[in-house]
Amino acid sequence: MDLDLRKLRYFSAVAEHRHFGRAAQALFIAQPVLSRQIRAFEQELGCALFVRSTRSVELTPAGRQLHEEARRIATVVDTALGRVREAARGEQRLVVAFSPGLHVSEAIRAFTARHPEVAIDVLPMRWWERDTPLRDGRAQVGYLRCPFDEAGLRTVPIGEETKLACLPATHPLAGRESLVLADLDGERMLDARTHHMSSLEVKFELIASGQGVSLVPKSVAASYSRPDLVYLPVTDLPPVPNRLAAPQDEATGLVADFLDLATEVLRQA
Amino acid sequence: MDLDLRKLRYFSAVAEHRHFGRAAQALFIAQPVLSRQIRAFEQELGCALFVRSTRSVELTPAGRQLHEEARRIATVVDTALGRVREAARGEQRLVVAFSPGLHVSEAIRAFTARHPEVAIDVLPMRWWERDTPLRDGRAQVGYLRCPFDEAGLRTVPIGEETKLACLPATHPLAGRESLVLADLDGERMLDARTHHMSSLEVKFELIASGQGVSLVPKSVAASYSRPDLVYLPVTDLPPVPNRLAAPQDEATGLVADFLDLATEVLRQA
DNA sequence: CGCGTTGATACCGTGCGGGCATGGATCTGG
DNA sequence: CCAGATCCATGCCCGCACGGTATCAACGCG
Repeated sequence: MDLDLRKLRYFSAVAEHRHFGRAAQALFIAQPVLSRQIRAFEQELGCALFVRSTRSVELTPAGRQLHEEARRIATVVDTALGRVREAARGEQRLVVAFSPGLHVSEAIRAFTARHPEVAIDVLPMRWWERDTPLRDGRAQVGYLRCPFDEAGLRTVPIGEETKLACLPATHPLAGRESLVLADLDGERMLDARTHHMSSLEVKFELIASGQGVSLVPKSVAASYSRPDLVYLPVTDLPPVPNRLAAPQDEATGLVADFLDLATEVLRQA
Repeated sequence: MDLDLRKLRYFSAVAEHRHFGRAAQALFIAQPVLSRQIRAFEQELGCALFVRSTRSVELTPAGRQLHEEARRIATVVDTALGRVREAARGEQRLVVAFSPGLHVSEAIRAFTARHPEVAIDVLPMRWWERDTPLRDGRAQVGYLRCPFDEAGLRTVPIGEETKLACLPATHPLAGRESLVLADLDGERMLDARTHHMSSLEVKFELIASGQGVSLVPKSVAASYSRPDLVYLPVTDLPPVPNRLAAPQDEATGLVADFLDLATEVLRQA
């Protein structure tokens, strides 16, 4: 976090113009200033960003990487500022997170019908995330797969579901009708936060390419059917419950209202 | 992007300590400095972040929002710096993007077998994205659904697939066997980048809750089956081709190797 | 009502960002 | 092959913003 966004802007300008003079012109500063700032930036980072001659300016590998990251940082910062100003204007927003496979549409429909003035965001969680979006404020309500840390959260049970073993279709066990957990001894389980697995799609790609196996909830298995994957029931694996959760200190009536409507919708279904 | 990360750090410290003196202590600066910086920050943003009395410091709604955004910004910035240093150390990385429903596992397995020293990232694209990840450098190779702008890209055809209409199960047309495009006249099509649709899951949630309909490729429909959605063939809609693409100026042998291996894998299948 | 606590204000010094002038290297045209 | 143009780097100066110390003002508590 010890990064100077001004220097990053300067860097981006040079990276795009590939020319110190024109970049300086675009930034409305003098060219020598830019030279010095870029050099200082390189020293802070501890690596060169450009290879310069008097006739050309090219990016190093680190420079190319930073150029991409700069774009990402810019969008995150800009949307952040937008959200803050939105909040300052008093606009209300409710973010509903859900674990993969759980569906929230009915509750949202009921909620928007009652509170048309509230903007609703739906946040699809990563498969390895549990209660973190509620903890760090990214969401106010969550449809979560158990287990997760319920301390400080108000939760409501919303049914349970079994888990299936997910194997590549070429796996020796793929022909079986069902498994017991012991059958998976020695397999690489892709369950913890290994690699940089960002999404379920990536996880399934890894399984399909033979880099491991996994246990996935039934609803997820139903949604992600692929010819190169097989799902097998595991007879000695108890079903996992799902829960609707919200931080206890969310005193805003909106969250309470959402929980009420959601439980009512569930009772009807 | 006109944001001072130093001031943001200061803000986060006060927000967490809810106390200017102790926050200043944690930041190793004097308390009056902190008071002034926060006040200046509030003026830059144009809104109050704290309600202060001599006995308590509380966050305003805008302050709460900024507190969350600050966390997100911090993680983005930190991972960005890590990636840059990684690139500076000369570590190689190949990012393979793919449109929803397209599978890349075989090609990756073949590639890692030949280049075990190269780290591979798999980037699941958003459903409305086409060639942008290749343009802005987020990926070096892409399995893309047509149409996209092929200028400056080297592309290889990888088959084609039909698209299906996706409707909520409660829709009047849901009982039909098939549709023609004219049947969907007057329906709200969730195809452009409307709303803040960040993912397919969100799109399906919107369709299920009756806010519109959409046309989705067959492989996507096969992967995301839900009881509250129906998929119908559209008889007068031609199939869309898919293509493997890479920027022409990616002269690194890695990308060329990946394309060769991928096309070979496809020929075998 | 006096005292401790806590945030805000006043004032001052220093360092960093910015400007201008100029140097040194490289390419180009005659 | 040399003169000029181009372009990044360096040297030097200035102003302002950031940080520090001293102090004030408001509030709570015994």
